[in-house]
Formats: sequence, structure tokens, C-alpha cells
Amino acid sequence: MPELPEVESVVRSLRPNIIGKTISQVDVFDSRLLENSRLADLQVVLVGQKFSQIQRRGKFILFILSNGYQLTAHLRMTGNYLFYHGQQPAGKHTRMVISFADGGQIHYQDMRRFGQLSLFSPESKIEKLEKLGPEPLSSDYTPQYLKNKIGQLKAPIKQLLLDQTIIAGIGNIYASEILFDALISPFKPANAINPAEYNRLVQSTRKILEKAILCQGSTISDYQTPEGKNGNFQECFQVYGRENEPCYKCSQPVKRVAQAQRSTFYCPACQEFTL
DNA sequence: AGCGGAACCTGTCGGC
DNA sequence: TGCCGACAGGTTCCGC
Repeated sequence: MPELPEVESVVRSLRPNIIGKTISQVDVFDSRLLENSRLADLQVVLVGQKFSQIQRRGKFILFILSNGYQLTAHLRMTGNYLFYHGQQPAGKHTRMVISFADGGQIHYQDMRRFGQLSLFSPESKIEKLEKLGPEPLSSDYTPQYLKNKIGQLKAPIKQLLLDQTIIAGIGNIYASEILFDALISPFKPANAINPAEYNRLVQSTRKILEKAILCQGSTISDYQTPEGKNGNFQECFQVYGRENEPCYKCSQPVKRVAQAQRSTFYCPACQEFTL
């Protein structure tokens, strides 16, 4: 489910519902969720406090507490946070429930159990956040930055777009969509990308991600916003999931190939591989 | 340094 | 109907 637009949608939707509310109870049903703490510690830190801020960094959700502690949450493949105004029974895949004094609840559900939650004290250095590259929608993400960062590398551009230390937040769906929009072959080595292409890559990244956020992300199978609504950006996919269907630009069939063990969708004609 | 492959889990879908 | 393999929005680790 979760690339930058989906995580951003979760954060925006949770924010007005939980900021400033007092946490009354924390229940965890799968200890694998907790990466660096035990349930008892989590309860001691959270209960009686409030969430003062919720932010996104890359694909991480940052819950900031009124006592200065921080939770970092990663949804991995199937994690999701749902908000309920009242009590709700835990479902089959519910791994954690946070209850508020006013009766509301957050349910974290995660079918595949890959998602993680970490607890950090106020002074902690959070290395996994510090390793992340710039936000693609920030002014730090420029053609010049990209060229400096990857212009010497010969790895295919598709793989580099998925590297969170280069750019934070792009995943498998949006990498294919961005490269199609930029008319760049997913196989092109970064060191063969010319200045005009770096410009297009940055423009297309912003365009696709901003549009996907407006659509509240993409729902393929299980992603929903915390209010239980589906995203809509899947209706705007140009290539992802469209193997053998006609390209919207040139009518040639869209192709799917495995790249670094992930599916890449592209139009061989519009994104011709040239050096 | 960098690459491919496996691992972590569970569910769904298509083919035989 | 049933079994089996492939595949799924992500990341990390291991060996070459």
C-alpha cells in the first residue's frame, strides 16, 4: 500500500482526528510490530500523553508526543492506520489499538506483519530518518542535486528511484509512472541521463506525486485512508498494471519486466532505451 | 562498492 | 474442487 502519497494521505487524515487528544490505552496484539521497545514501556510512555504533532518523512509516519517522545511507524507492504470515532472490535489483522479518552480509537492493521513501530526518547538520534534522501516535493530535490548524487552511477534509473537514501518516498508504482511521464527508459544508467532528462525527471516526480496526493493515493487491494475511503490515483495509472494494454500515448502494448525482483511497467516505444 | 537472491509474512489469483 | 506456483504497495541481510 504505502508510498509517499499514501503515507501523506494517512497523516493528513489522522492529524485533525487525534492531535491534542489524551491517550487512555494502548493494546498490541503482535509483539513483532515493536522494533525497539516492549509493550509495557510503550504504555508507560504513551498513556496520559497527547499527540502534539504527526508528520511524514519519506514513507515513515512520525507521531510526536506531548512529553517529547517520538514514535516512528513504517507501513511496509500492507500496514495501515484506521481512525474510529468510537470503540471498534479488533479485526483479524489488527496489530495495535490506541484508545483516546474521548472514546476514539486508532487501529493499526497489517496482514503481512512487515510494518514496524519504534519508540524514541526526546534526545534520540533517529538514524533511519537521517539516512533518508531529500523529500521529492521539497526545494532540495532539484535536477542539480540528482545529477550530483547519481550522475556517476551506472545502475538503471528505475532502481535508483527506489533507493530511499537518494530520494525519500518513491516506491515501485510511482517509479514506473514517473519514468513514463518523463519519457525515460527504466533501464537507462544514471550516468547516461542528460540534463534535459534530469529536468524532466524532477518535474515528473513532482507532478505525479502531487496529483497522487490530491487523489489520496492509490488503492490496489487493501489500502484505505484512515476514514476507510479508497484512493483514486489507480484510475490515473498510465503504465503500472497495464501489461499488454495499449500505451495511452502511442498505442503500442505496455510491457512488464522484472527489475531487481520488482515489476517494472513501461512503454518500449515512448521510453526507448538509448545511450 | 555493488549486485542478485533470499528472507520476513499472508492472501489472492490463474493454470492444470 | 484442489494443489501449486507466481505475485503483491518495502526493506534488510548475506554471499559473491
